[in-house]
Amino acid sequence: MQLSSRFPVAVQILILIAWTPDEYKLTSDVIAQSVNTNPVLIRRVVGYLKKSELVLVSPGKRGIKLAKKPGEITLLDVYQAMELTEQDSLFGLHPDPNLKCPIGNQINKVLTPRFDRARKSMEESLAGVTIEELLSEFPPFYIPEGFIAKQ
Amino acid sequence: MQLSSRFPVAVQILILIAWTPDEYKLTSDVIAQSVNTNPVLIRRVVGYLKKSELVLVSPGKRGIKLAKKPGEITLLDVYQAMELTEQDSLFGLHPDPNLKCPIGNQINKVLTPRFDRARKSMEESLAGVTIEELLSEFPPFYIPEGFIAKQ
DNA sequence: TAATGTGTAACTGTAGCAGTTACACATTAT
DNA sequence: ATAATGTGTAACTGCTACAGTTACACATTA
Repeated sequence: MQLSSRFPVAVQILILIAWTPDEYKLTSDVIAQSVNTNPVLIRRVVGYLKKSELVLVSPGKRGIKLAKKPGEITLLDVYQAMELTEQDSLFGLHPDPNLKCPIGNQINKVLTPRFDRARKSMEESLAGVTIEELLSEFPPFYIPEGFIAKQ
Repeated sequence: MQLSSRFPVAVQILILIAWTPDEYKLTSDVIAQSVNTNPVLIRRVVGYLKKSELVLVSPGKRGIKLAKKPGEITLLDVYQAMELTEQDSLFGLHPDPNLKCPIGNQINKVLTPRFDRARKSMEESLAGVTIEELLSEFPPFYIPEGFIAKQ
């Protein structure tokens, strides 16, 4: 099983915003072209990012901006902004083991701290990477095929 | 989104086998009662464990045994035995970004090593926990309600 | 007031999983 | 031998999450 592709899409969106000079205004249509998907899907992901206060965007107004500096946004921020459904779990637990069995009775209590540690290890790794760092691996801004609309 | 519950079920199965003395023979029916699910589901999970050479089981023969000592089986072994579908990925990548976009063009190449590092952090954490360690948190073996069939 | 863009609801199609039934096959007890 | 028991699988149902899409309300701007 694999985590949703919303996470990488969200990262790409943030990089795209950080990469594009302020005088250009990114719309969900333009971003959708870069991600190669639907503008509505972009708006959904941007909606999550907005809820986590990572981007600035408002209805009717063209242009999506970062709410923080690229160096202040980590992959963990983005990850957590996306994972609204899984409440801090990553690994599932078996919902209802047989409590009459000595093993089933305690299994979740025993597994939870181990699973939490594993999840935290992953999160710490993600927290060590910023959008700024990722951005540095891309070329400077230029307009490729005109799919960045100037305002 | 949440990873499959096969992982915690597999761990519970292994603990159950390690916990039960050798003179008792565990069947998928008995295990299913502990996990509170269906024997077929147990056999499916056991099938994955068998493929990864963590358990010994053969058609017609009653009894499921560990293929290694409890101290030699880590949560990572179990995790990897379950995650057959996600080939080493954990996080998905966007399948086809727009290659004409300077960002979409390199996004997967830039993200992959970061995602891999995060996954490895998690895996190293899982690798530090053995079935033996988990077993030590449970009481010694006893027959609770007769759902362990003596042979 | 028309054009443009955001924000959402609703729907379709797809994929993976839990759970179940059914049955082939191997082993063991009688 | 043969019946009983258990493993190994295929096939099916129902559920859930997601990507993708259409449609439309609403805000902003020219």
